[in-house]
Amino acid sequence: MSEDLAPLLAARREKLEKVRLLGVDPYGAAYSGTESTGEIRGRWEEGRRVRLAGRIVSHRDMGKSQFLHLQDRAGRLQIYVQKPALAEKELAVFQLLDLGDIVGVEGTLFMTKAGEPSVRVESLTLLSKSLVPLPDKWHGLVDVETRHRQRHLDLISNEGSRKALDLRIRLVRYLRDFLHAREFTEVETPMMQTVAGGAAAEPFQTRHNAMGMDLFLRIAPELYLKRLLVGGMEKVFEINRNFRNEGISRKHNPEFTMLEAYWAYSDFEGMAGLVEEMISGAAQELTGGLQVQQSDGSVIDFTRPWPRKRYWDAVVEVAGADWFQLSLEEMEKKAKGLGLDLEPKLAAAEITQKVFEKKVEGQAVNPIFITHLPAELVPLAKLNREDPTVVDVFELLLGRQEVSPGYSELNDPLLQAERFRKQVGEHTQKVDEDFLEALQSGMPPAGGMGLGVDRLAMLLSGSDSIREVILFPLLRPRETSA
RNA sequence: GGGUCGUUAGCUCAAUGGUAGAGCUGCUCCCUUUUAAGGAGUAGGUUGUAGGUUCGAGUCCUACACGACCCA
Repeated sequence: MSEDLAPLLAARREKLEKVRLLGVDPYGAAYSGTESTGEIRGRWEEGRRVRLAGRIVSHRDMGKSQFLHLQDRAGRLQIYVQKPALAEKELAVFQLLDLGDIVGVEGTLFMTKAGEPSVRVESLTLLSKSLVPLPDKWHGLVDVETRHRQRHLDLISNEGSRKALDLRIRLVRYLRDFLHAREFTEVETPMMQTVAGGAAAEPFQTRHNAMGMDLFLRIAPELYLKRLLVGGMEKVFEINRNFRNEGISRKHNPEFTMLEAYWAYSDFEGMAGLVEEMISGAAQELTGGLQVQQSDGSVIDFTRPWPRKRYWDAVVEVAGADWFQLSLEEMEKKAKGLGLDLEPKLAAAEITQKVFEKKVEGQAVNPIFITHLPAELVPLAKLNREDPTVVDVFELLLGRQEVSPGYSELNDPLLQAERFRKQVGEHTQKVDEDFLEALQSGMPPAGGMGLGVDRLAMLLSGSDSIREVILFPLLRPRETSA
């Protein structure tokens, strides 16, 4: 069997067998009473006795003196092994160690001549034998495809990857803490829905065999969260996965994490304040400052207050004061002049939206709330009282992307039913009749917000792709050579 | 969906159409405070897959797979 393996792999299999022949289990048992490398550095005391466990990530062989770095969740720490100091069997095991193996050691703290905090090892236990070599010790794992397919190797060898993913994990926790501190209740609503509502997007379909029923993975939790408002819950939120059966890109993964929060008796302006406080707080908390460097060299400044600007004002600023007086043909000509590539037969509102996406959203590095979007774009929001052609909503632009929408939620059940049927655009929402029925029982006026958690994690970590902040992004399976 | 680019040793990378190489890793040695340790030696390849052009293909052509970037 081992003759089929590359020599590098065969060598490790041989060592594995030799460890077993010594009567040692190469996949050890619990190793308790350890401190992390971080805790050891934090409580440094020359001569103190410590136990730690971690992966061997470097090795400098000086003959009788051996220096290795162990890596654990907190970082790396050097261990120093004097071969003569080890018991006979431990020494035999030590000789069979490889980079990548996981060991536990016990010993005392000391400082080397070069000033590196180290552990003088007195006993060593093999906890797991690694059968494959580590990636390049200097360059790490570079190949993007391999980094995503074999995320474990990426995590072991690339500190930058660990940092971006760790920031994402801390962001999710920060968002939960922020909302809990303001007495929002976290709930879980269905991921499998009979009607995929709450957004305009293509859903994934699945099937329940026993019930003989087609189901959709949710594209948004919105319609369920609103039913909770009807039911009397006044401040609710959910952080969970949404699924959209659309293209994959730098900014899109088919499953992505969404925060949605609803606040009874508030409105879109109340939500904007909440979002502003939440996101600027996240930047401060997670990056230690309000200016965050992006991979394209730009810097996002999260300093408050964030400007608010009406959608039509933003469009007029980039498209000219007479934009909304133009004929359809003139709009098309002007849009092309602005560098847009238009499909034929777009409605005026759609051309305007294209201009907005390219010239406003595409330029917005620092946070800005665009408010009062055209009503036909947002069927789930309240119409503005003075101007019923627009709705009381904001869209937070940040890092040239839409990151967070917020609404004064539409709570008129009859108007909601009508608006569902008049929506423009390529995707039309399916009508969730159960939701409309629930609205008839009376939903309090409320503000709602959504936040693309992955996108915010991208921006806060300065990552150039959503895949850098998702532990296991979707990839096609590799061809198996069978 | 369209376009461009990429895929070479376990990892990181070389190689005018003319003998597939290097560093790290591995293996055998030397060295009791090293830091990408150092020194001596050595092994490691169906160049993504399948075809084609050619005296000769990692290199040129076609298709496919996977990925990256840009556009829709």
